[in-house]
Amino acid sequence: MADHVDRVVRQWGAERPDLDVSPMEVLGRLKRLSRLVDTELKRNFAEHDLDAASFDVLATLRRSGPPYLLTPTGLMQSSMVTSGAISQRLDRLEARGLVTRTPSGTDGRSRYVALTPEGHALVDQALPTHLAVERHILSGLDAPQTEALVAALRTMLTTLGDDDAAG
Amino acid sequence: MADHVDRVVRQWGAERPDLDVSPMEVLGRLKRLSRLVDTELKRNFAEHDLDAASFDVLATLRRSGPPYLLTPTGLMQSSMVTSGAISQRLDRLEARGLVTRTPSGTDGRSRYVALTPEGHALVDQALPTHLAVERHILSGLDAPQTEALVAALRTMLTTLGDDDAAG
DNA sequence: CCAATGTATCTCAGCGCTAAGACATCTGGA
DNA sequence: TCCAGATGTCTTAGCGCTGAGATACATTGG
Repeated sequence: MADHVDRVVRQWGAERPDLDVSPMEVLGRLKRLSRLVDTELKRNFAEHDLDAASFDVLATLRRSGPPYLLTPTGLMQSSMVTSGAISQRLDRLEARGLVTRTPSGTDGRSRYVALTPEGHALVDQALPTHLAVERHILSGLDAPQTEALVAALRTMLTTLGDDDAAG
Repeated sequence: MADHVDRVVRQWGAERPDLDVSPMEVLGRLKRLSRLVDTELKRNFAEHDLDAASFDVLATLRRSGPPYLLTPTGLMQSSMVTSGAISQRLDRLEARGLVTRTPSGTDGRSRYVALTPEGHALVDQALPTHLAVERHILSGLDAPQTEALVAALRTMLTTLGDDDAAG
C-alpha cells in the first residue's frame, strides 16, 4: 500500500539522487499523521463544546487530582505553549465558568487555577469518547507493534531533550 | 527514563482507574514529539529566511521535477491545508519572487504556479541542512527500530484513510 | 444549446498562537 | 536591609490558518 510519503521520497530520489531523503520516511509520515489525528480528535471535542486547547487545560487539571488546582505556569509547562496562550485559554474557560482563578496565598505574583464542578463534569464526559477515538486510531496495531512504536517515540523525545524533571 | 507522558498516564491511573488510558502512551507522545520536531525544523528554515509553510510549497514544486509547475489545487492536496491557506502562501512567495503565477492555457479557472530560479536556488540551499536536522532527530534509532516505526506510522495513516490515489 | 451542477481560485472575518514586553512580586547576596 | 536580577502573569500587535462564501469557468445531461 503506497502512501503520500512514498511518492515524495520517490520524487526526491529522481530529482536529487545525491541526497539521502530517507529521514522523510519517518518525519513526513509523522507530520501527516499528526495533522490527521488532530482532525480526528477535534470532532469529539466539538461534540462536547470544546476544542483541543480547552480540553488540554481541563484534562490537565482533572488528572492532577483533588483539589484540581494548578498555577498558570504549571499548565504552561504541561501544554508546551507560551504563557500568553495560557492566559487567553484561561480567559475563555473562566468566562464559561469551567475554571476559576484565585490569588495564591503564598506568592503575590501567582494564582491558582481551579476546575469548577461544571468543568470537572465536562471533561469527565468528553474523556471516554476521546479515548474511544484514540483507540480507533491505534486499532490497526497489535501489542508488539504498539510497544515498539512507544519505544521509538520515547527515544526521539529523549533525543530532543523532552525528559521529565518532576516525578 | 521517565517522560512527561509517563506521568500523565500515572495520574490518570490514580484519578480514573476505571478507564484504559493506554492509547495516550502513543498519542500523547506523538503530539509532544510533533511539536518539538516543528520547533527543531523551524530553526533551519529561519536561517534560510523561510518558514515551514513556505518551504513546504517550494519543496513540493522542486521535487515535482521540471518544469517545476503545479496548480494551487495540487499544492493544496500535498500540504493538507485549505485552498485559502495556499492562496495566501502563494501571495507571500510571489511577492518575494520565489514563485510566479500564470494562467493555465487549457482551463480558464486554473493557474500554473512555477518555481523561479531564485526559489529553486533557495530550496536547494535549505534542503541539505533540513535533512541534517531530520537525521539528528532520528539519530537515536537503529535501522530495525526505524523500520518498525515507519511500518507503524504507515498502518495508522491507513487507518485514517491517508492512501495515495495517484502513483 | 442550455441549465444545472461541479470545480478552481481567491477573499476575508475571526480565531488562537507567538513574541515581545509591561508590571508586580519574590529572592539571594552584599 | 536593600537592590539587582529572577520569576509569574498578563497584554497586545501581528501572523497564518480555517470556514464560509464569492466569482469565474468547465462539464454534463437532456
